[in-house]
Amino acid sequence: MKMTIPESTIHRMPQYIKVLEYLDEGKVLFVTSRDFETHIDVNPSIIRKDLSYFGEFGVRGKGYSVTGLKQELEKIMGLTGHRTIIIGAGNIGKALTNYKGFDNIKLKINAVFDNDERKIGSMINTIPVLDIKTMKAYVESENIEFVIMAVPSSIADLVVDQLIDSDIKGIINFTSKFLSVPKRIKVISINIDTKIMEMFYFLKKSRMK
Amino acid sequence: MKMTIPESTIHRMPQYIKVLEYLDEGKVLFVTSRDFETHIDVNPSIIRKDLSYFGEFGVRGKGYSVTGLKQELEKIMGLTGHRTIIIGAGNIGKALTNYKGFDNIKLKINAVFDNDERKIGSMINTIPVLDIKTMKAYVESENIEFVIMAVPSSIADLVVDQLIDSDIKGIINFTSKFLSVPKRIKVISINIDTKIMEMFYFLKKSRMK
DNA sequence: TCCACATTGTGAAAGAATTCACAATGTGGT
DNA sequence: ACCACATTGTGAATTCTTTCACAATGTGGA
Ligand SMILES: NC(=O)c1ccc[n+]([C@@H]2O[C@H](COP(=O)([O-])OP(=O)(O)OC[C@H]3O[C@@H](n4cnc5c(N)ncnc54)[C@H](O)[C@@H]3O)[C@@H](O)[C@H]2O)c1
Ligand SMILES: NC(=O)c1ccc[n+]([C@@H]2O[C@H](COP(=O)([O-])OP(=O)(O)OC[C@H]3O[C@@H](n4cnc5c(N)ncnc54)[C@H](O)[C@@H]3O)[C@@H](O)[C@H]2O)c1
Repeated sequence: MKMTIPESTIHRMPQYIKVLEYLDEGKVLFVTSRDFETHIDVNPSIIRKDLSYFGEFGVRGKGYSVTGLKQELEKIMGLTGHRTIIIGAGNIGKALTNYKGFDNIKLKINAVFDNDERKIGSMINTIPVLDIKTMKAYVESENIEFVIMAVPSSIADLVVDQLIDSDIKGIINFTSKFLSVPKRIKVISINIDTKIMEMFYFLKKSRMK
Repeated sequence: MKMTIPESTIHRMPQYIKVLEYLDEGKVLFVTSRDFETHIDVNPSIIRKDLSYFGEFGVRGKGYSVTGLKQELEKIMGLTGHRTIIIGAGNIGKALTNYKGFDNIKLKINAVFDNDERKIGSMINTIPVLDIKTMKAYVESENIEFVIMAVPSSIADLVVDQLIDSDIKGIINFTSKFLSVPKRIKVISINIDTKIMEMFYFLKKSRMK
């Protein structure tokens, strides 16, 4: 049990949590690795292998306790209540700020930052839009560990420079730029455009046959 | 050159296109596989291997023509002008509908569908919000190949049933549900929540050391 | 025209992830 | 208390992906 944990395992863990949440809502008490196949596109032995990196959570002959495993996985993934800020009060920034579902992953959006005079000082729901100039100080005083970046892609590097200067640990990146950052900062990119291009490729292939 | 193309290659192809667009804007004429390392997190030989699945596009000793390669890759990925509809005129649906950048990937959003009486009949920018009841007919008459689904996760299966009934080929899925569809339909999921949970894990790890 | 050089394209090697297959073990019915 | 059964946890086998390393080849300067 002293192996390094594969990247792909980390990608799947949150999906397992989602499935367990869903089953829990449906009052399901036990789940087997085979049952997961209905809810997620992975083979049962991959689930068992993934879990084995972290411990033994199952009961042989029976499966896994839904609430028990959910709690374990939440602990493993560090789902302990996080706060963040959003940079860019545009289309995506507003959509995220208005989103109610972040409660489920215990995420609180503290503030949104922008450089547009017309937006600064306003509120999105109950969340204030603040001046980007005050971001560094805010991040430090409020101990923000990671940010969500939703500014135009052309501005990405500019914002990243400011973030490198602060002691942020992570960036969720909605821009289509590759961010060059020191390795103490973890970048996770959500790239809608490239996902849609993948779809184009599959459409083309399906037309061909 | 008759091998099957790895999934991971398909994930990277759109990223190469993005880099080439960026270089092209900067009037760069030639690019080597090594140059890509500045803009994307992959090793040069992977780029060469990826491209080799589709043909030979480089000039030995020189590199790749930026505009030439861009055009080739756009052709390979089927970037030929697509139309789509968005299902759900909520936070994400509106953000996508308002997004100008889809021009770059030659994507046109034809219409948005919703079941909320207050939204049906209105416009988002120049794009009409139509009644979900008319979706199937619309998809067929307008020959829509894929849809973008941005309804509440609890409604996902309901909408999927209607889509299976139509002759849609693909779904870009923003809900957190795993969609069970016949294999003629390609599902590509963009799961913001699970990406953020991955970030939590890395934050936890970085706190530990 | 020739040659030193740079970089591609690609088999072969190395490394990583998935799947198999089964011993280990708890379950639940009798 | 026992046993037939189900399912876990995990080494070993397999498959998939990345990286290496170099022959092939076009470039550009002398
Ligand atoms: N909206 C989408 O559906 C969508 C789809 C794919 C990709 N994206 C990407 O997401 C990012 C955001 O897209 P969007 O549509 O929300 O953009 P947007 O233009 O609607 O919003 C950008 C916001 O950033 C603010 N901003 C600009 N410069 C700033 C600065 N220096 N400091 C702080 N704030 C600044 C602007 O005032 C604006 O409020 C872009 O990189 C885009 O490519 C968006
Ligand atoms: N907004 C975000 O930042 C965000 C983040 C992560 C995940 N998501 C996911 O994206 C999806 C959409 O989120 P959102 O925030 O845009 O939701 P939302 O509630 O703002 O919008 C959903 C829209 O769907 C419409 N709708 C409801 N039932 C419908 C039906 N039967 N047919 C047609 N339309 C129907 C609603 O009227 C509403 O306009 C959800 O699954 C959510 O979990 C959103």
